[in-house]
Amino acid sequence: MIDYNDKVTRHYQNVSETCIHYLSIDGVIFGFHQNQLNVLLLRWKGTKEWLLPGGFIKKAESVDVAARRIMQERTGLDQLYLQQFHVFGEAVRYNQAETWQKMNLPTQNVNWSERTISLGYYALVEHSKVIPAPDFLTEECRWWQLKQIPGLLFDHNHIIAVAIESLRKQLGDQPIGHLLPESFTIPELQRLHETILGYPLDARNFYKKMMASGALERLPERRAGTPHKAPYLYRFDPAFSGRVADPATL
Amino acid sequence: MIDYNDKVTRHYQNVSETCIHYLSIDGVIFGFHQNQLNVLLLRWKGTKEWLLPGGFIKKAESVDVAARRIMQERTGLDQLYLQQFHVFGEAVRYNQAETWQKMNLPTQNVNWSERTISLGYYALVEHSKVIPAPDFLTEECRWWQLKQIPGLLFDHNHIIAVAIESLRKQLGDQPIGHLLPESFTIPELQRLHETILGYPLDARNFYKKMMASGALERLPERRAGTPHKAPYLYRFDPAFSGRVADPATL
DNA sequence: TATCTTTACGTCAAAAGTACGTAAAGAATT
DNA sequence: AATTCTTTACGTACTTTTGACGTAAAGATA
Repeated sequence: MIDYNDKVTRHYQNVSETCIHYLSIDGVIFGFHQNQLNVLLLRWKGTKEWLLPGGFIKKAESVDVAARRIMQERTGLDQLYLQQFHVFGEAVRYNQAETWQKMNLPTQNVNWSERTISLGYYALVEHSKVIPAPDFLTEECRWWQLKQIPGLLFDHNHIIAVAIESLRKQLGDQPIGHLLPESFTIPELQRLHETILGYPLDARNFYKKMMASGALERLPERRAGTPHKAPYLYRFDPAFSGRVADPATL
Repeated sequence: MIDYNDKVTRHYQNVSETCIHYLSIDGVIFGFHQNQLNVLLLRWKGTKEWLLPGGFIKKAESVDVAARRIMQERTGLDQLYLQQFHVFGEAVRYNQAETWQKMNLPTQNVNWSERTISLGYYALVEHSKVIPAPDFLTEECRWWQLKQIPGLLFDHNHIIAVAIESLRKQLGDQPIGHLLPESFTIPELQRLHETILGYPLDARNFYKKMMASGALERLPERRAGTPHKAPYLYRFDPAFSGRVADPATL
């Protein structure tokens, strides 16, 4: 444990030299699996405490690039849809003493700033393509169903809550295919929308609206192996960069 | 000039000790006057160069509090509507050498970080209530009509452009009375919306929609001294915290 | 007094949203 | 093999919202 603390201390010393102080990035990586929104979480080494993937911005690094780097490392994806959604800049965001204790960190060893301003990013990724990878300070990385997420370190539960709010808001503004595979069925897309919005939608109206949006392109194949009538596969029309109609009104 | 540079250097040294490095706040303070959007700008001492009000975050200060402090100092207002709208975090945001030169700053004297991440806030204020006040490093502070804003220092023209985009987006989500006096007429509110949106609206439909929103309360008085039929005065119903209908569809 | 502009409403048709109907496809059951 | 069940894919009809435009009253000006 002393050895580990030493490693942590050295790591933070390195970060302290190469990265910007007082500022961090926290990433809410959303996946969609079995009709549930999932978030990728990490377990802090030697503890049962979970937290969001995050990291620091190198002194000469673009903030967006840093966010992408951090998210890429945890997911193994080279392409991901990223959205900056909030700056968490309160002077006191969480109980530090309590947090260091939960993390098994001796307070005096943490050579880092007293408070941190966090830039909140969320990523929308294809669940099945992610290869969760813990980082230097964590020993487990896995998906958590949104509704089963435990009490997290720092203010990360709050950050997730704000991320979801932002995601809901953006559902109306942008095509939201990033959480699904390249090709998908309309009912699958409907489940995704329902899950994000938190209430059921009428299948007939959803279908109509998606068709009317002009954003979807029907593929010749149908989804095989379904228990009932095989649904057609669709994909977002790459040529379509406009907006998908607001699904909150479906 | 040497004395002035010395003062600047000392100021930056002080900031460097008390504030967070690499991070700044830039404020786009919007006012509405004579049917034009205005932005409050500062002129850098000893130059003809203009820039946005801005500042740094104290080490133990909430980011929102810092933004409010900075905006309050320039406007003399104790209450202002603030909205964080974007983080400008590119590694290279502007030509530094060129900028220092424009600002008459000897490069070697500027004891500050190599790059700055800027948190963009905009404020919506009542134009007539603002008492523009330059800060320590500037010698003039005044409103500029949006369309007449000159080339600014740093990437501040870009920041203003992004602020307006955000303002337009938010026009649909929130009652936007903050730029008008407490009481105003419907046509005055329409001019404001038209100015922000950049296109004319139909007065009949605008009236209908504003009434339908339920956000406005008609006062018993009418605006006196108008050249034609005296319009009623309204104010935003304080009890109404909901949304004003999307004026982009008017 | 007539005219002109502006306000404060109103009307109506088109578009969008919403509730619900139903035939065809495909599997499971009788 | 026929029936039943669920799901998809598309349709119909009603309601609400939007958007184009009409107009009388108020108040200044000609």
